[in-house]
Amino acid sequence: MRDSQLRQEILDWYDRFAREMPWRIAPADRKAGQVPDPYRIWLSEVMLQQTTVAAVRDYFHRFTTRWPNVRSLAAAEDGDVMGEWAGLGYYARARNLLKCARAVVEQHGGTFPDTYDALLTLPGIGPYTAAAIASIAFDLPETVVDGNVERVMARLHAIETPLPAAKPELTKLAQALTPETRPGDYAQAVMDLGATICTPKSPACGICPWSTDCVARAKGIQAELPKKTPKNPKPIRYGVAFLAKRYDGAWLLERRPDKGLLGGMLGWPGSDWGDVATEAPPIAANWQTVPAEVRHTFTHFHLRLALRYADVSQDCRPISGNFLPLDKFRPSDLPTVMRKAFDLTQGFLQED
DNA sequence: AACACGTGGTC
DNA sequence: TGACCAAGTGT
Repeated sequence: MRDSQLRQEILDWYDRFAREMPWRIAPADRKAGQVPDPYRIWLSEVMLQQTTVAAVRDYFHRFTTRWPNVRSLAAAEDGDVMGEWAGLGYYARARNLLKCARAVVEQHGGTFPDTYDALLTLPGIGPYTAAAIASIAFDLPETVVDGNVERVMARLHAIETPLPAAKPELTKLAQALTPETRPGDYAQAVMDLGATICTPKSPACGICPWSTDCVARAKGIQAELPKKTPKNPKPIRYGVAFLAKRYDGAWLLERRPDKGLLGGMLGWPGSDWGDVATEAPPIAANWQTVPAEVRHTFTHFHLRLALRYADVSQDCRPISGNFLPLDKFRPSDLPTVMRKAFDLTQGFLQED
């Protein structure tokens, strides 16, 4: 049976080479009866959505130190969780993380549900994450299909249909290979293979446990798969941000609305971002132009953000935002684009 | 169904 | 150096 041979090959490879991760107990180190903590699996899987392992590590450690279980996270302040997530991106994940933690506490007694379908109903848990938690935390034979699995399946079977159209076919192929035994290790093994050997560019076929099974490699087209439909070019948008510092060191910041870009995060008041930047100061002051602009690229546009700075000596009410006292302001609570604005402004102030 | 949604690393 | 890419989800 070819499928069982494939499973054997990749699980052997995983048993020998699985890397230690903060959220993972590798098979070699797993003691009898030891089971994964669904909270840690869930948290790591949400952080890993569209995000590299290297970027996640420190965030995972900070989150689990500060909130060691789902009950403590559910009880956290929104702003604290958003601040701890700052810099990791895709901030809807953090908002849904809190919603999910609170749903687990309020609707499931503080215990994660242990079926794919029940997991899928929770905020921020889609088909991938539901399958990952079900297989890794609960040892259920569900099929994870992420970017790695898509790439590995496309090459193994030489599927030349471009993504995303090929997704249903690749999902079927992945399902056909999912084993009844050790489904969690198998899921992680395929993803690890994609992340470390069957990489997007110049895959390391020479050390791949599936090299002799791989149809794309036999055809010599492995590096060209999976094919993808080309993406649209990113437009350039322009904006102005206003950084005001009060006499006592407090900075004028605003909490962005929950929907849309950087939703729920702290940010500097400013104009909308569009084809042209409009001056829209949040408080009457003697605004200075910071002689540097933030350049930042989001998923679907480039941003050029002009910066204005003002000392605010009088205690007048801002039109938008609130002064955040110095002892409550951590620059690390800012999303990266806002952090860049802060750093450039600080540099400008220190030159004077 | 296509688009919105972040960021940092890589070549 | 700019485009591509990463363990996707919500709308």
